[in-house]
Amino acid sequence: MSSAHRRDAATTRAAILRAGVEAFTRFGFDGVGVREIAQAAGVSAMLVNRYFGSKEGLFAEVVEVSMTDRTVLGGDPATLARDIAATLVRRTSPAADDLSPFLLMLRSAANPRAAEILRENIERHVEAHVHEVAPDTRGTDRAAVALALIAGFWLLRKVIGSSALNETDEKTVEATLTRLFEVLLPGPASRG
Amino acid sequence: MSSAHRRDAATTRAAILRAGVEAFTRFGFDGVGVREIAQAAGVSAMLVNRYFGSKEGLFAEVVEVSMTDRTVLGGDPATLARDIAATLVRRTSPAADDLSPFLLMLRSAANPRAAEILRENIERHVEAHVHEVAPDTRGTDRAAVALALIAGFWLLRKVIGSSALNETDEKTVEATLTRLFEVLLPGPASRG
DNA sequence: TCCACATGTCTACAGTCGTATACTTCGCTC
DNA sequence: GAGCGAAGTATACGACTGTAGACATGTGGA
Repeated sequence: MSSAHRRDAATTRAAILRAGVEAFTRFGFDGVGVREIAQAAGVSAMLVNRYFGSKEGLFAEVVEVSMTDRTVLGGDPATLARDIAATLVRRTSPAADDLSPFLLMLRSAANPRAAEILRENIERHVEAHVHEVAPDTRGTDRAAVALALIAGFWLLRKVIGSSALNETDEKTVEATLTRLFEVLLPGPASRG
Repeated sequence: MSSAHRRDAATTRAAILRAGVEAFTRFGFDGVGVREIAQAAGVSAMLVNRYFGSKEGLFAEVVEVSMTDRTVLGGDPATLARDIAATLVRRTSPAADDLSPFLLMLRSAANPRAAEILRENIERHVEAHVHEVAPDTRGTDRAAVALALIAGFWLLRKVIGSSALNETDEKTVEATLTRLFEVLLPGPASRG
């Protein structure tokens, strides 16, 4: 038996990728080593380099998949602000442990090479996706500010662990966030 | 001559601390080594441990001073939202290189020990300072959300380098931010 | 002047990192 | 069933990390 795995390149590659998503999201690019990732995938460390070229190559693909299969934005424009606020508060709750692409970004952005990969993927996936929802010129920068708000909220609540956000009534914070997203999102014809 | 420095413990300690602020803000806790910091201060690496106990000890003091002598918040409540937005946009401009405590936080938060130090200092300095300005219960969580917005904006614009925020007219972004801070800050009697 | 102590440096150690090279083992095909 | 290429492992190397211990040096007081 030993590890009971038949030799299958695609399966092994997928296992490494999945372990990479989890590890990089939890500990950041500099916070985890290839040996640790490989062990979580049940393989030897060198397979990371065989299948992804390098640690940086694996990270690039991790960012790619993490930012692609997002289940975050979208929905009815009428309740969009409320929905985003509710989802954000729920997924950043202290109990929830969530492999959010925002966490991946926040915990890896300190490394310049990782930051460059993140920037390129954000522009290609997230901001492009926003451009579909809000094709007008004004919407672009407002969506970017919304992104900043979401990222900052995730940072303070889950990475730092701010007591001001964790010891307050979630409904209160959610209402505040809803008001902000109403200002930012194109739905309710907010005139500046 | 050699280094032309007289032996002065206080001066040397201050030089290491200053080099630490710069290095940790630019590269984050994990992104810089004690040898590099010591070289920037013009001393040997072991002096860091002599004066601050360890790298982590130096970081704790760096966070302390960086979050103490802030020149960010404050001012006339009537124009507070506009002032904060203007300052934020100006200091995150691509040309400006700024040793902001927000950058220190963003680039070091991935490390759990650094995150703990940051959390403790934020609660002790920033949130306490906010509590003076807005002593009412409702203001606390709104100020925390404002903090999240500022941090996220700094992240996307300066750490990631988002093109959506850097290629947009600064006045447009500044207007958007002003509207958000008007919602968040206690000044204009915003009713929810 | 000279000694004692504070100040600063040198060397070294044990560990981790990413990854290149050489090797072994399995699985499929003829 | 033998061999051949793919899949996976083992070892090692050089660079780097934080920091402990021994050593050197300058400086103020006697």
